[in-house]
Amino acid sequence: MKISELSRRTGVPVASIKYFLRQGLLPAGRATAATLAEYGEEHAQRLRLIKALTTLGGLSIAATRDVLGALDQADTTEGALGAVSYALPVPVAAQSAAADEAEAEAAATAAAEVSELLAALDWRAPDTSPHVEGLAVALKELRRLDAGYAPGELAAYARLAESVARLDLERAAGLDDPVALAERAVIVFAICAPVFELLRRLAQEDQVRRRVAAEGTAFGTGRGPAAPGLADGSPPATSGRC
Amino acid sequence: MKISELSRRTGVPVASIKYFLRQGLLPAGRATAATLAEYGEEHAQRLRLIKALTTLGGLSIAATRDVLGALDQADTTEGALGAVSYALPVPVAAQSAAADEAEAEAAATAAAEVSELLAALDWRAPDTSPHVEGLAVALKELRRLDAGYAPGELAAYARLAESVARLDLERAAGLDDPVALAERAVIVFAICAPVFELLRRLAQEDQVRRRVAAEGTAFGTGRGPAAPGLADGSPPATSGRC
DNA sequence: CACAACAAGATACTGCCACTATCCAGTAGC
DNA sequence: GCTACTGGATAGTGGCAGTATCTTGTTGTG
Repeated sequence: MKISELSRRTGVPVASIKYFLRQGLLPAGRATAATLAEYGEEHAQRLRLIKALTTLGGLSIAATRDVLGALDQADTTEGALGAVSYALPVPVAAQSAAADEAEAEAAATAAAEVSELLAALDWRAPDTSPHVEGLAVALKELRRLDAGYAPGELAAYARLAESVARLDLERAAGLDDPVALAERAVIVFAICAPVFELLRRLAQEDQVRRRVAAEGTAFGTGRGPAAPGLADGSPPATSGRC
Repeated sequence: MKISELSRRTGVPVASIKYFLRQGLLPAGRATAATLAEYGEEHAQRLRLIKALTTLGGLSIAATRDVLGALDQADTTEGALGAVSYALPVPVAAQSAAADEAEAEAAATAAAEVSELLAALDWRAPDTSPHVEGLAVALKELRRLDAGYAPGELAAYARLAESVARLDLERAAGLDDPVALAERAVIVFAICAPVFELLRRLAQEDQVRRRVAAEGTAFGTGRGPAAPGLADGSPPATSGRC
C-alpha cells in the first residue's frame, strides 16, 4: 500500500508518517522505484502502536524510539521486557549531584531508605536502576516538603504495587505468538500505567465522597470547615491562560 | 526577605521566580516601594510546592496554576480535594468526537463498559468526570490494539486502585492544620502517583526476574527464545538523537 | 551627597519539541 | 504528454518553559 492509504487507514496525516520515518520510529517501506515504496500491514500496526505510546502512554518521540528499539532488538521476551522497562522514561528525573552538604545527606538517607525497603520486600533490583534512583529522589523531595512517608506506609504501597505488577505480568504473558507477546508487553508496561492512574483517581473521588457523606462537612480531624489560603498573599490571578 | 534571598533559600533562579510571579503561580510580595517588595516564609513554601509539582509531579505551568488556584479558593478541605483532583491533568486526553461510525460505536461500547465497572464497584462518579471519559478512551484504544482487558481483569485492577486510594486518603487526612492539610492533599494526589509508578516498575522488574529464574529462558507459554521484530522492515536506525 | 549594587517590572529572546508545509525530482496511469 | 501523486529533503510553525536584557527606581556605604 502507498503512504496515502497507510494514512487513510490509520488516521495519521501523511506528513506525520514521514516524520516518524525520519525519526526512525517506523521502518521504511519496500522501495519499488526511486520515488515509490510499498507499505504493509505491519506498518499500519506499528503506526497504531506509535500512536498509542505517544498519546495514551504520554511518551516522547525519543522515548518511543527507544522502546520500539528495545522491542525489536531483544532476543528473548524477557530481554524485551527488561529493555522496555528501562527504555520507558522514569517519572522522576534523576537530579544532578547536590552541591549543598545537607542536601547530600538527605539524598544518602533516602537512598538507604530505598535499599532497606527493597531488602524488606525481597525485591531484587540493582542500585543503578533508574527506578531506584528516582524513588530516592522522590522520597528526599517529599521529606523536604514535610510530607514524607511514615514508616510502613511506603511498604504498604509497595505491597499493592507488587499485586498490580503480578496482574501486569499475567496480562503480558497470555499470548502464544512471541512477536505479539512482546508488543503486548510494551502496551501493558507503557500504556496501562495511565489506566491505573485513572482508576486510582476515580477511587479517590469515591473515597472523598464517602467521607463527606459519613462525617458531614468535616473531614479527617473532625474540624469545622476552613478556608485555607496564603496568609497574606492574594491568590493567583486568573485560572485560565495568562 | 528580598527576591534574591528567596532565590538563595529555595535554589530557584531569580528569573524563574519572576516568571512564576508573572504566571500567577506565586502571589506578589508586599510592595514597600515602587521597586521593592517583601517576601515571607509562605512564599518560600509555595515555591517549594511549585517546584515539587512541576519536577516531581510532572505538571505543566498551567496545570500547576490550576491546582494551586483550587487549593486557594476552596472553602472546605473536601472542596480542595475535589478541585485539586479535577485540576490535575488527566493522563489520557479526551478525544474529539469520532467522525468514523465504527469508531463512535467502539467509543459507546467502552463508555458502557466503564459505567458497568463503576456500578459493579459501587463507585459513584458523574459521567462527566474527565477520569471517566479518559478511562473510556483508553479502553477503546487498547481494544483497537488487540490488548483489551479480559472481563474481570479491569475489576481486579480497580480493587487494587481502591486500596491505594484508601492509603492516599489516610495519608491526606493525618494533619490538624487545615492549610497544611490541603497542601498535603495536593502533594498526595499529585506527587505520589509517580512514586507508586516507580514502585510498580520495580515490582515488575522483580517479577520478571523471578519468572526467568523459575523457568529458564522461556517465559509465559514455555516457548523457546524468539527474536521478534518486524517481518520485513529494518529496525529503527540509531537509538540516540537523529 | 555621590555612587555602586541591587530590586522590580516589562519585553524580548532562546532552545526544545512535535509536528506541518513547501519544494523538487521522479513515476503511474490514462 | 499530462496530471496527480510519491518519496525525500529542508525549512517553517506554534507552544512551552524558562532566560536575558533594559529601564526605572531604591538602598546604603563612604
